[in-house]
Amino acid sequence: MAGVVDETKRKRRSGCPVSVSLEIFGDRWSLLILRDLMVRGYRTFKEFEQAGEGIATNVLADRLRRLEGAGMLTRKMEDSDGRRGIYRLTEKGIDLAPVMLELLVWGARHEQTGAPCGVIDHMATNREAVLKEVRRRWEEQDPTPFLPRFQGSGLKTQKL
Amino acid sequence: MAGVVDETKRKRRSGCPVSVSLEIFGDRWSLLILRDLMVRGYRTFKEFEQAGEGIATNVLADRLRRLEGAGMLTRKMEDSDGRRGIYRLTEKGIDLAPVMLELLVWGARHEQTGAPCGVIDHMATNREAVLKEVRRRWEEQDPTPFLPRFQGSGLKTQKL
DNA sequence: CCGGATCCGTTTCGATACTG
DNA sequence: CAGTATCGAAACGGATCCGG
Repeated sequence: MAGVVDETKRKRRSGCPVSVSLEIFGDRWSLLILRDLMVRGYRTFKEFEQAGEGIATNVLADRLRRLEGAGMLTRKMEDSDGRRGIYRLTEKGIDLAPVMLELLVWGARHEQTGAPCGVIDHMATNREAVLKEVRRRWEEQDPTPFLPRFQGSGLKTQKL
Repeated sequence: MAGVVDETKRKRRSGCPVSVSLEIFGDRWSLLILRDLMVRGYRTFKEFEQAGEGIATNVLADRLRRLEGAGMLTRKMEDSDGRRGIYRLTEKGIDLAPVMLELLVWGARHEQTGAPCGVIDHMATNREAVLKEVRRRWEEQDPTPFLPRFQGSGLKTQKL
């Protein structure tokens, strides 16, 4: 039974916030999964698999398990279809929203990305309001938690 | 000549801010190095080696090179001692301060760490002031950039 | 089909010894 | 001191297989 990571051998870091945080998402994929949950509203294995840019299924399964173990997300099976799993952020997970927001702003500024400037500017300027709205949507289990609703938006979250 | 990572084979991600950011610090060590520069004021190879909790020297050298290549920091040799390298954050690097601050706050809240609550609370409450001060110190090349100066402080940065 | 688990070749890491 | 060379051990990525 070799998922991918042998949990018993993971290195313990000392108790600094940054160090400990990196135990949870200090790898190539975990933060992307959290973004998918938080910004894009993804919920199923399939969505993560196709959206994260090419993650292997075994690695994805491993990361989901680890993130669940770290209390960042929960997994449960859909009532109507027992085989389809639904992943949701925990409160600990959604509390990462300020970090995610700052990261989006930083990335959009310093690495010319495809992110729509209007959206990013709005997030940078109306920080508190955006975060409050994110939190409200999460509490209501609204599937599109992060983005302000723009009129003619569409699939803008794909760019974030 | 095997440093550690063959740069020519690194996977390109799509142009989303989060994805692109993770190309730079989506691993176990890069963000710790940036924290050491930003929060602790470390500058030399030796300091990073001893402070990051057990990074191998070859990996450290590789990460420093990569971060330099990504424009996050600069390396130059000390005038007095030609062999001693001095690393400093670039503007792009110091612009990551808001992300770092939110990460510190999140980590201190959700993972019982050794971080002093007073300091973290202060950062969370006086966000703008702290970030402004950080930026000011960076511009002046003050070696202790992040922490508010507390009266009897000392080595509190070790806990961040 | 969906959500994984298994197998296996390749890449990266980590520890340590070594060098200018 | 600031790295580089070497090498065994993990982790990754891709493909395939499987239970529900």
